[in-house]
Amino acid sequence: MQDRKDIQSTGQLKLAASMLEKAKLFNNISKDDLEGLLVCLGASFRSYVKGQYLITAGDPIKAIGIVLSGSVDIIKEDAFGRRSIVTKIGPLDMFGEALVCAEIAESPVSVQSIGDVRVCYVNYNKIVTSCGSACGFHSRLVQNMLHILASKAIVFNKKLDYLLLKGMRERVTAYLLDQSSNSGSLDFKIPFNREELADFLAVDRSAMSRELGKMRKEGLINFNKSRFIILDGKRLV
Amino acid sequence: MQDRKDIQSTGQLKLAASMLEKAKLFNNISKDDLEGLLVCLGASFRSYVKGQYLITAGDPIKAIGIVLSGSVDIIKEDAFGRRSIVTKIGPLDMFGEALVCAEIAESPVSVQSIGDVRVCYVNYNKIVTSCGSACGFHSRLVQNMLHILASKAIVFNKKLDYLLLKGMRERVTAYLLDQSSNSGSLDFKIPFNREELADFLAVDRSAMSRELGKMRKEGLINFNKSRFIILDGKRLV
DNA sequence: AACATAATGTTGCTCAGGCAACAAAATTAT
DNA sequence: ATAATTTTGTTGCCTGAGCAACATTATGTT
Repeated sequence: MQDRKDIQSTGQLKLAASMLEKAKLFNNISKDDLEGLLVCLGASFRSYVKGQYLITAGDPIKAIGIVLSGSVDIIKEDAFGRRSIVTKIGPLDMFGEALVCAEIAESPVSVQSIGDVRVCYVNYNKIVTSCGSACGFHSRLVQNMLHILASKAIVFNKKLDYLLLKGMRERVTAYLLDQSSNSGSLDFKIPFNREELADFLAVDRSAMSRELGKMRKEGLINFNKSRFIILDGKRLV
Repeated sequence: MQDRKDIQSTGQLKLAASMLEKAKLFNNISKDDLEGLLVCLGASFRSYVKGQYLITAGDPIKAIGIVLSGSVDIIKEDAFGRRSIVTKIGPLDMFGEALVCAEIAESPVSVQSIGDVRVCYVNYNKIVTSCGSACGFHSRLVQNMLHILASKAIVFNKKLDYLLLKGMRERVTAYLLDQSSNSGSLDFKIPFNREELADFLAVDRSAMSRELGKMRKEGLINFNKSRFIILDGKRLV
C-alpha cells in the first residue's frame, strides 16, 4: 500500500482504462471518459507477487482496490493462525470499499494475492466528492457504488447461509448446488482447491475429503481436481 | 407490506419527522426540512403486533423500512424450520436497504416483529433520484446511504467472525467480550434472551446454557437474565 | 392466589467431525 | 528424469455439542 506508484505514462493509463471499462464501478461510463476520470480519481497502480499480503489485518485503509489481473483472497485469521477465506476477489472486482465507506480505521481482514496480481487503487473521497467542471460522473459513480456495496452485503448473506448450516454434508451440498446453479450446468469448476474450499466453508479439510468421498460412493456427485459433476440432483437436495 | 397506509395527517408527519430526525439515513438533515423530505420520499407508516412477519422469505421487496418504535429480527429459516437470527434491528435502524439497492427481487430473509412495532417505509428510487427544485437533499441522502450500507457489510463481517469460531466456548466468549467492549463496561446487558442468543450464535440453547454455567463455575463470568458481568477478562481471552 | 405460559437450567446419550498422522498422487523445480 | 513440494485422499481416535426430555424458576393472566 505504501509505495504505490502513480500514473506515469499515458500508455499505461489507456491500457488501464480499457481494462477497467467493464468494472462495475465504472458501469455506464465510456472508455474515452474513463481515462480522464481515472486521473480525476487519483488512480494508481501496483503489482504483487504470489502469496503477498496486500493488506494485513490491522492496517489502516486509505484507498479502494480494483483487481486488474489475477485474484486475491479476503481472509480472516484468528489469534492462533486458523485462517478462513471470506471471499475471493477476481479481475474487475473491488475490495476495501466497505471499509473506506464505513470509515473503519483498521482493516478487520487481510488481503492476500493468490497468483501474481495487478491492482488499481482509487481514492474514495474523490469518488463521492464532486470535483467541479471537468468531471460529471460522480453521480454515476455513486449510483454504482451503492449497487456494489449492497451486492456485497448480499454475498456476505450468502456466505452466512453456508455457515448456518449445521452439517458437513449440508454445507458441501449447498455450496455445490449454488456453484452449479451459478454456472448453469451440472458440470462445473469451482474456484477453490480442497484446502481453500475447506477454509471457505469453515470445515476440516480431511473431514470434507471424507464426506466428498462418501458422496461419490453414493453416486451423488463425481469430481476430479476442481471439476465437479452433479449426478443425482434430486437425492442431493 | 400490502395494506400500508399513506400519510394522513400533518400531525402524524410532524411526529414522524421528530422521531426520524436521529435516523442515520437523515443524518445532517434538520427536523424542519425532514417533514417535506418525507413527503417527497413517499413515506408511509404501518404498525405490527408482536411476532408478526413484516417480510417472509421469498416476498418481493419494494421499499426500505425504518423502525420507529420496537424491534424486529432479521431471520433465516432453512427447509425444516431451523431458525437463525441474522441481526436485530432497533429504533431508527433500517432494513431492506441492501435488497432494494442490489435489486434483489425476492427477499432471502424474513423480518419478524419482536414486540409491537411501528415502521416507516420510504421509496428507494425517490432517494437516489433527484426530484428537481424543492428537494435538495438527495446528495446528502445518498452519502448517508453509502455509509449505512457499508456499515451493514461490516456488521455482517462481525457476525461471520462468530460463526467462524469453531467452539461453543469461543463463540460465547467472543460475543460477550464484544458486548462488553461496545458498552464500555464489564457489566452490561445483552439484547437477547437465551433462546435468541443461541439462534444468533447458531448453537444449541441447552448446550450454551451448559457452557455459560461452566464459565460461571470457573469464576470467569457472572450473569442473571440478560445482564452479564465479566469477572476475569484475562483468563477469558 | 391460582393458574398458565414462557424462560432458563440440568443431564445422559450419541455421533459428527476436528485432529493428527500418514499414504498416494500430482505438480513444480532442479 | 529425479527430487522436492504441494495437493489430495485415508483412517482411527476422541471429544464437543446437538438432541431430547425433564426440572425449575420467572412472568403474565384471570
